[in-house]
Amino acid sequence: MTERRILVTSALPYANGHIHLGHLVEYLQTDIWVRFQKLLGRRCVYVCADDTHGTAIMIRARQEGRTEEALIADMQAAHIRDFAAFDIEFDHYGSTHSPANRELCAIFWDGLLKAGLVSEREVTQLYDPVAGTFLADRFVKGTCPRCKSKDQYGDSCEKCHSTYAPTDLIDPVSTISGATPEVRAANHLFINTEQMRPFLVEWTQTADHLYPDVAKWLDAAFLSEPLRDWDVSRPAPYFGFEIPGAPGQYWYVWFDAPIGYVAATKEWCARTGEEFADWWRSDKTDVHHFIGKDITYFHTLFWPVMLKAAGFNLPRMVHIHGFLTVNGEKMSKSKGTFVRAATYLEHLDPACLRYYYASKLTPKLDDLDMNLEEFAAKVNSDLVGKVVNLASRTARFVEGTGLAAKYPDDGGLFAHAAAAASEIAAAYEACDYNRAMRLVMALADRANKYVEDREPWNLRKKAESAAELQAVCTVALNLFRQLVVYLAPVLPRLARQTGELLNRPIRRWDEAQTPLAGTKVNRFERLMDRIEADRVKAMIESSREDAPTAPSQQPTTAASAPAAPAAADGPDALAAEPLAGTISFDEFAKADLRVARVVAAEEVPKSKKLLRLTLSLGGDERRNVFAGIKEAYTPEQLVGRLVICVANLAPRKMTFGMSEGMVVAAGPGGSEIYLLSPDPGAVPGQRIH
RNA sequence: GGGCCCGUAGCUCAGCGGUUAGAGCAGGGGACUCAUAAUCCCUUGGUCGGGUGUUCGAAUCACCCCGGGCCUACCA
Repeated sequence: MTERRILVTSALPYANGHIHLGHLVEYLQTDIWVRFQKLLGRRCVYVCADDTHGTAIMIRARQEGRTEEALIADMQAAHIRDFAAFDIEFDHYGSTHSPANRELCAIFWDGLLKAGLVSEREVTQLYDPVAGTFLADRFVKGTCPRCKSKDQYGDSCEKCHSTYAPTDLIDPVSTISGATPEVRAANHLFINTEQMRPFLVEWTQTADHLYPDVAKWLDAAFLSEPLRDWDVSRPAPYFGFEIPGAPGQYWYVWFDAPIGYVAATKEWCARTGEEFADWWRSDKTDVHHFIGKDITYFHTLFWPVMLKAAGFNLPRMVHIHGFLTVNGEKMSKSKGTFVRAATYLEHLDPACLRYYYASKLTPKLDDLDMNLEEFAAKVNSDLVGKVVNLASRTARFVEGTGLAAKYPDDGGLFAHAAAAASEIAAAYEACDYNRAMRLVMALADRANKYVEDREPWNLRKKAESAAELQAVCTVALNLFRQLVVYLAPVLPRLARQTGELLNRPIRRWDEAQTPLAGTKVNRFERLMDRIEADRVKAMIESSREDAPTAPSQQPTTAASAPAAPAAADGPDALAAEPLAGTISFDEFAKADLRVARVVAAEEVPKSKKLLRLTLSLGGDERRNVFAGIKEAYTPEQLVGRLVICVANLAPRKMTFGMSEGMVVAAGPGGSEIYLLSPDPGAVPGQRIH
């Protein structure tokens, strides 16, 4: 009988950014699971890679004046460094920009073609000649072809609820540049997922490949209606792989990214002499993906279709975790809670984060909250106060004598803890690390009580108690070692140090079943340090310094803002939203921007993003404007202040009423929105030139 | 507005149809002094978000409401 193989992946980090504490939830969750499997002696391989393609990488490389290859090589090196520092141990770490991935993309593509799932359609699309790009439906507006309502989006009319193609619009206008779009034909390649519906329904809904919540969500959100074709091509220029047989067309980054899992495996096989087919084309292999809930869609619909069509193993299980919040809120650059892995390492021990995350992780999609006070308290009390303390308070007493030759009577303590192994293992297996940690800590409590009751510190005072002292310490250190075996997936360094202390390396899970006796005990060295609150504070402070923007809650004036060195401004904002095409002065002058005062502001009750503003342009001129800034500003913050308003924008009917202009602001959206305002002296009604 | 998830002690969470609802930390009292002010014992603290049902029995199931998160739409 052939042993089962387990292949594990974490989602591929994008080569456009550094690893931060949010990423680490996933890589630590996965690494712990893999280490657990390996500790059990199972055949388990963990692969990952950098996700390197796409427009963002291309733009950024251009801005930095170097090749994409140079950019992604640097970023990959940084990622590998960060992962290694956190003891995240991949069997192989590749890149989607690799020969292996290109080759596998072609194999997948071939499979999709043969399955009849690919269609090439010459789509006529609106093209913005000024911005130099094709326009998605929502970036075009015009007059509804049915009911002739003005200012309707390219896909459907809000007035008569009819749907149509953007090319059907009368008098279309690009919402990006205001230019009149041209109709251009472009070749697009699509994957028809609707054809695979019976397979998808069966795969997502029947076997236990997914958490029930996820299966339910997919059913309600996508499978309840016809699945739309997935557009998997992008026209040049694009950083990626050109599609064979389709010159000028490149695979969309989300097409080649998951194939990176397979490519990384293939590279690992080449390196180790393994047979590739054993790992991706074998019913003896279980593939486990670990991902965040944001990319569920890709991994549970598109990816299974691709694998099925190309004849590769389908995932045995997709493990999905929630997001990280810090102190109950989304990570925030301005609050210093957006902490890079490298920044954490400057201040704190990676083992602390490994344990803390483990103590919070469950197999649910719930978000994980990192409460910074709790972080320090939990690590200090559990690891330092309970676990490490056991060795710290007894090892010194047996430095000279070593462990007793025969394991003494301990009243059943060791046997009790040994019996807990299966329950703890089941918790690890189910990704319920929270439960595993609680079980281990309960054992640690019993062990400390044992030491307390036997008072070794008194035994050492009397020569005739020497044997009993050695016996008590032998028990305590064995209980300690047992805990460390159970914690080894989470704390590999502690396991190694413990192996050195007791002269017996910890290599297997079942080492918790047999006590050590008669071994030498080395000089005790501090196994782990307490977390000082100051260190956590310092980490937050230096993360705050990395922040490129001021807090949105307290808009600062230019005068009071600290002078930021220009060199500290990163390229991310520009990369996220590339420069638009050149326009003439006349085109600019069409926009009538005015200074306006917010004279009233109120929340729009049924809307999550909108505030209703009344703007004064001076005199009696008033404008009613809906602005999508609710998450960044309260009405109270706005009333009385000056803003910049687009005064000649065509009025637009919205769900809640007519909007007669817009206020201008910077930022990516959500809570990161920064309204523009003039320097002191400007008055409402003045035009911006 | 539509969809999904969550709401249990001060904090972070377990329990998810059946005895007086639990843990860790924090708080209070005591013990000990080997240990990184660690450990051990005792202890305060909850109408399990609210309401209505189903049931012999509900934190646990159903429905409604309130609050939080995410996806989606409206962000001109």
